[in-house]
Amino acid sequence: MPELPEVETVKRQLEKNIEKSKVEKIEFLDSRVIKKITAKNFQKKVVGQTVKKVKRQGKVLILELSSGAVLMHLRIAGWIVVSKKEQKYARVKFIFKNGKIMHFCDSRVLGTIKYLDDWKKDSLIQTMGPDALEVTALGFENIFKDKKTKIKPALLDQKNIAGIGNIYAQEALFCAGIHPEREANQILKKEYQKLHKCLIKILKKAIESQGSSVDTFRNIDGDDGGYSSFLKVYRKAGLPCPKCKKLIENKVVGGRGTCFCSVCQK
DNA sequence: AATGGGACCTGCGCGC
DNA sequence: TGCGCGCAGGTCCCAT
Repeated sequence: MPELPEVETVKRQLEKNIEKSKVEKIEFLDSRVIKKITAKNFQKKVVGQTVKKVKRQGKVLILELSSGAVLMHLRIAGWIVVSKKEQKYARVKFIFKNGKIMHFCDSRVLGTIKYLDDWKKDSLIQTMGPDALEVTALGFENIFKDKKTKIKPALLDQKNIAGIGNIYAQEALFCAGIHPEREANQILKKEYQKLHKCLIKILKKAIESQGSSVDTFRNIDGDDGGYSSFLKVYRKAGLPCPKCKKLIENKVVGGRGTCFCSVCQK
């Protein structure tokens, strides 16, 4: 699932590829991904504008235009390809004056594209906590230490920290030896320090590897992310734990599938 | 206030 | 081989 490292990978590539490009035309193959505005109005707002800057806030990609911004969310099964070739699952095509074509692809049509005059007014961005990469160890502990919720759903809640999804929450908890159902206010300071360290380490390595490709994620050249081979527990239920060899369990926690080792994670 | 469940979607893997 | 079923997951929305 596209989470912080995957979205950051796309952001860095888009910076190099489409910054300073002028939108000449937009093609809608499936307008359901355009939210809050009709496809026609979206077109009116965006065509003729230049992409000034590409940004990321949590899992949201922001294309700042000369005036206003395009916000893209890949949700579960979205990815972006810049290529002149046709792309399977392309839902919207941005055709630039310099000949580049950005395809917003999404096999499940759950991703979203919006136009906002001011991207900071977006409801998700307004309620978002600090970016997972920017939070200090102390700040991290302070966000969670008084919460009565289970730690894993707390990590996934974008209002707490932004950018973590189901893959990296599970991986970070395994790395830190913390059970996903521990109540956040029962976790010790020392454990929070370790969890923070693990999370940052994993996110940075995943960015270096251009993300994890689970299901559909691809970078803008259409290539797989390289972090998948480093995943320790995500979707590994029934396989031996890489540390102790006990079989990895899978349990629904906070409504989401969660893999963990009951021996290594307490 | 916080939590839980359903809705949005469709490709895929499984069982028969 | 082919068919049908249900899971997967980020966010929003509603209900409790």
